[in-house]
Amino acid sequence: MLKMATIHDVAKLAGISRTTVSRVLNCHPYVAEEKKRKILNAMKQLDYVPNSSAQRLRKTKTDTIAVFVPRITNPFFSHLVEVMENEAAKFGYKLILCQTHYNKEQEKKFLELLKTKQVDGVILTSIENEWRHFKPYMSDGPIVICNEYDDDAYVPSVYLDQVKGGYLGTKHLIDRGYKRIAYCAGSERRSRLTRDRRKGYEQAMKEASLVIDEDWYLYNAISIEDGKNMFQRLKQLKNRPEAIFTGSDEVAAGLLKAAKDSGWRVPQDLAIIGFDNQPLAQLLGLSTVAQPIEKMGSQTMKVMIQAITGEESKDLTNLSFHLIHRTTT
Amino acid sequence: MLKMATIHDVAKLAGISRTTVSRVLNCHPYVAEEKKRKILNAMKQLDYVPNSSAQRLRKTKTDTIAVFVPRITNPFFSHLVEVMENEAAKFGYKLILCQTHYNKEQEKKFLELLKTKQVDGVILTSIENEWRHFKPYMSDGPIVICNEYDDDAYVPSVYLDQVKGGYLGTKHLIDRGYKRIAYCAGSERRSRLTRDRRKGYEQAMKEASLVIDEDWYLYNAISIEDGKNMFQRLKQLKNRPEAIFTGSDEVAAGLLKAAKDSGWRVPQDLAIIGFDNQPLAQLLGLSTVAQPIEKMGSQTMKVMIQAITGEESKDLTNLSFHLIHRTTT
DNA sequence: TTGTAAGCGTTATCAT
DNA sequence: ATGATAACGCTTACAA
Repeated sequence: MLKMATIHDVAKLAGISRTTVSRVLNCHPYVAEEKKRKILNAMKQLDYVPNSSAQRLRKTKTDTIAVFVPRITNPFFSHLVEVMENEAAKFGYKLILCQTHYNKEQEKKFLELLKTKQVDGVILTSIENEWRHFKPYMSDGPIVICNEYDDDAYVPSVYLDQVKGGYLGTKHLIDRGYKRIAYCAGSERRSRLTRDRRKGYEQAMKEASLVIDEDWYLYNAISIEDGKNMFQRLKQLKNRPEAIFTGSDEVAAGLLKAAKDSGWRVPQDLAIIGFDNQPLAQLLGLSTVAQPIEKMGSQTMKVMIQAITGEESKDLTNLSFHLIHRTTT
Repeated sequence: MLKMATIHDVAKLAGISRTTVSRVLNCHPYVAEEKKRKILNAMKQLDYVPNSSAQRLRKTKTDTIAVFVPRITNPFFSHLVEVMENEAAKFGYKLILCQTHYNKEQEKKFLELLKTKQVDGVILTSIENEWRHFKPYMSDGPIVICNEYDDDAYVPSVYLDQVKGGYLGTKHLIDRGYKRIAYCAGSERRSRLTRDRRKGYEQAMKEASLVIDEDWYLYNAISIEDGKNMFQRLKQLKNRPEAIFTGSDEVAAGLLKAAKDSGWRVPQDLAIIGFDNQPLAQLLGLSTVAQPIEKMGSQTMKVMIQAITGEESKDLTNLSFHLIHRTTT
C-alpha cells in the first residue's frame, strides 16, 4: 500500500496553492484557465485522486446510502435493490447493503451507521422495530420507507395501497368462481402492509357475500418451504378451501409444488394466486398480483436523494398493482 | 441535523483529556477503572458516538468492502452476496454493492472506490476487464476473486475446478444414456470459467467416444429469456441433440419452459441439466450441478479480511460440486 | 497511567 | 482570481 499523492503534492508540483487545487476539484468558478490546465496536468502526472475520507470529514457528506432488506436472496428485495443501486449510481451514490434477517437487533445495529455518519441516509424496505426506536436517528439523516409503511412514521414513504392489492387478488379468485378462499401471508405482527392486504381480502369476500372460515387465515409464511408446509396444514382442514390467496410468489410456488407432489390438480383441486410476479411465477404459470417494483425502487431513491440534498420532495406518481392471470386460477 | 457531541465534549464533561477518551474508545490497556467509568458515563450522557469519517481519515481504514457482481437479481450472485454480507457483519465490516451489468466501464468506475479509499478491499465475483486494468489498483488494497478466475491475476482466489463441473454434468447425461449432447453457456469471451466448463464437457464426451457437432455449442445465454431463445435455435438444428448441458439453472428453466410450451416432453424429447441448484431448480424438478455457494462466500470473505488485516492466508478448504438428479434427465 | 501536540487530507473563511 | 490559515474529529508518538 504505497503512499498516495495528496492535494499538497499537486499544489507543489503545479506551483499553486492547495486552495486553488481544491477549487478545480470542486468545479468552483474563478480559476484561471491556465492554472487550471497546470493543475489538471499535475494531477494526471501524480495519478492523484482525492482522499474521500478527508472529504467526508470536511463536508460531512458520505455519498453513501444504507438500504435495509430482510434478505437479499428474496427476489422481491433483490429486484428492489438492483433498481435502487442503478439509480443511486447515476447520481454518484454508493449503497451499503444491510440484511436484517427479520431481526430487531440487527436492524438497530445497522441504524448506527446513520449516527456514526457512515451514510447520508437510510432506506427501509422492511420494518422490524416499532417506530419509536427509529426516532432518535431521525436527526442524523433522512430515513425513507419503501414498500412497508408505519402509521407513526412521519417520513417520506413510497408504497402501494395494499388494501387494493389484497382486494385485487381476492376479487380475481372470486371472479373465477371460487367461493371458499383462504388467506395466507407473512407475519401479522405490527406490519401494516400485511394487515392492509388482509383488509382487502376481507373486503372482497364481504362484497361477494362470502363467509370466511377462521381456519383459513394462515400466517408466518414467507419462503418456498413455508408454502410447502402450509399445504400440509391446508390438507387437514375440515372445511377445505378451494382457492388460496398468498402474499408472495414463493409461498405460492411451495404450495403449488406440494400440491402437485400430492397428486392434486391446480387449479381444479386448489386454485393458487401469488404476489409480486417474480420470474418464477412466469415459469410456473402462477397467477399473481404484480407490483411496479422498478418504479418503487427508482422513486424511492429519488426521494432519498432529494431529502439528502434538501430539495423539496415532489408528489409521488401513482403506483398501482395489476393482475396477471396464468394457469393456477 | 443537530451538531453531535465530539470526543472533545466528552473529555470536557468528564474532566479528562481527549487522549484518554480515545483510549477507552479503542480499548487500550492502562486506563484507570475510575476514569474509564467517568468517561463511559459522559459518553452516555452526551449520547456520544465516534465520527467514523474522522476515524477513517486517521486510521486509513474504512471497515468497508466492495463486492462486484454482474446483477444482484441473479440468484447465484444474490446468494453469494447474502453469505458474504453475513460473514462481513460478523467482523464489523460493511458491504458496498457494485453491479457491473457485465460492463467494462462500470467495473472500472467502481474500482475507483479502492483508490479513493472508500473501501479496504474489493471482491470480484465476475471479471469484465482484462487483468492489466486491475493491476494499477492492487497497491490500493487487496483484491480477492471469487467464483471466476484469471490466469494473469496473482491474487487470492476462491473457486471451483470448473472442468470438473462441466465433466460432472455431462457425465451424468451420458450415464443416463444420452449420446447427442449439446453445450450451452454464458459468454466465451475471456472467461476462463466458461472455457474450463467446456473442457469438462469435451472431456466427458471424448471419454465416452461421443462425437460433438459444432452446432451444439450455444453461447451467450445467461437469463431465462435466453434459455427460451436457445430452444428456438435448438429446434431448428438438422442434427438435433437429445440432451443439453447448460451453465445456469435460469437458462435451463427457460429452455424447459419453452420446450414444454412447444409440447415437448422432458426428458423424453429433450433432457436438460442446469447449474447452481437454485431454489427454482428444485421447484421445477430440474437436474443440476450444485455448487457450494455458502462455503465459497464465507471462505472468500475470510480470505479478504485476512488480506486486509495482513494475516497469512490459510490454505483453502476443498470445495467441490455435486450432482443433483431430478426429473429433467 | 495520563496529557500535550502534531497530524491525517480536505475545504471554508477571510483576506488581498 | 488566489492564497494563508483554521477547522473537521480523531489517533498516536512522545513526554511526563
